[in-house]
Amino acid sequence: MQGQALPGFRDSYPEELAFRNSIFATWREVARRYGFQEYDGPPLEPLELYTEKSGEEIVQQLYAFEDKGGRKVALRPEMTPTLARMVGARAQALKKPIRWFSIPQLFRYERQQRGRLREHFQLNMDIIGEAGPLADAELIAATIDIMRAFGFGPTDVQARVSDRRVLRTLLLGSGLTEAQLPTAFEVIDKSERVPGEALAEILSKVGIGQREATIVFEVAKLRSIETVSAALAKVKGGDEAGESLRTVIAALGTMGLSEFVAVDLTIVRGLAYYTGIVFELFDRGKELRAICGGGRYDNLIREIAGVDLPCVGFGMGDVVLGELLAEQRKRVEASGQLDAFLVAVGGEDVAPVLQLAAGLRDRGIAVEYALRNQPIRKQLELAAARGASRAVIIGPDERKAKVAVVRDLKTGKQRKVALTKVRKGVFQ
RNA sequence: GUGGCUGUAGCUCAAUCGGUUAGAGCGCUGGACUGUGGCUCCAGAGGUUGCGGGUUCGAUUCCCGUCAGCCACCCCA
Repeated sequence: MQGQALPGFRDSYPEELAFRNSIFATWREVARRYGFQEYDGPPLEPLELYTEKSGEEIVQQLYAFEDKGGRKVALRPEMTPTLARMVGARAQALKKPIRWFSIPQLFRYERQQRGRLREHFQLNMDIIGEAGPLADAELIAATIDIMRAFGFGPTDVQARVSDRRVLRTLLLGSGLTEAQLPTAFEVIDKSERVPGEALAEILSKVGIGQREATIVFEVAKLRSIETVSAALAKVKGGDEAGESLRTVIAALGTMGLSEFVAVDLTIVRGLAYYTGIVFELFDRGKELRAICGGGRYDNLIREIAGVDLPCVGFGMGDVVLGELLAEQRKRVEASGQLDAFLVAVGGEDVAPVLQLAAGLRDRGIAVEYALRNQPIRKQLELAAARGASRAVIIGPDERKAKVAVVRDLKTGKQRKVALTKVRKGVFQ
């Protein structure tokens, strides 16, 4: 075997591409329902676009190199900085709130494993220019509606919602210092996967004592808006900090999506630029990685483009989603697109078939025919394998009678149809 | 980037203790079937056993390296 795609990159055979396209089609359909407009940007960007604002996490795994002009460039690992630049450049002219979506191919240089390649496609939906929590709720609702459009219900997937402001306020209120916050975030993020002892050790290393550590673990266990609110009520500025989260949860409830939504403060998200609500969507079995993740990033556009615009957005990749769809056997069949397969009985029927094919194709009808002389049975076999809905058979008898035999390949029923009708694409 | 496990036909897998020409099912091609597909039967094509080296009379099998995949870290789109 020679010649393989690079590690973490995929060759997409027709069946797989049809599957991916069906995912894209659903994404676009739901985005349309929510009033979003599609945009795109370059797959290759200046390295600085990522090194400055996205945080170390992303920079470590950039696909970066120098181009022939000596410019330091990187394949885009995420779409948000590009979006921030584009919006920033026309910030004055665009009517707010801006609702844009894109389906970029993104790249990261990291060791691949299941659900995680070096390249993937990701739906990005962002609302820009609206600081109110209904924008956050709108996007969380969109992620849920996308999953519903794929046939998933509340027993299949769940959105877990948190707010960094809530986490901050609770932790600072419990006596942690600003400097200890990143470590506390890290521990909360890992609290479901890493044993408590190891976590306690991490905390003690940055000087977080027994009492504060206990509070950190308690915060990580909060799982409802009521318990979060109760905890917030005990600290300074707590009510105010929890307002967004309360509004988001209430709005999603009003939309009838409560079953899909849970408050979960262990959702932290790695990217440095998130400032408020953050959320992720998981399969209920938690077998796979997050299906989608996003949040509010109110400062990014100012930092990149110097324009003050609050934003909230999410990304949903095609890899984990695709695995979930395949696992649930909801894979869309790659059905043949052929309207008709033309069958020439003998060699002298080939010319009429070519003529008919050309005419039908001019009318936008998808047809195929055998490219060499073959027995009828072979031709019908090919027609069936192609998923053609019908075969149009032309032989000496048919030509004499100025008809064609139209055979329904699903039922096996066939009838004679006048050639004048068949030429117009009328098969019955 | 670190560690563990695994690599045999397009796919799923088999091959005794290290033994001769590496097999099967599915798929693909052709035939039985000369104007009617799906079923059945027959045949064929398809392999550097991931790659390179070592041990051995002999390696798919044992050893080393390397590459790739999976898993766990790291980290998370």
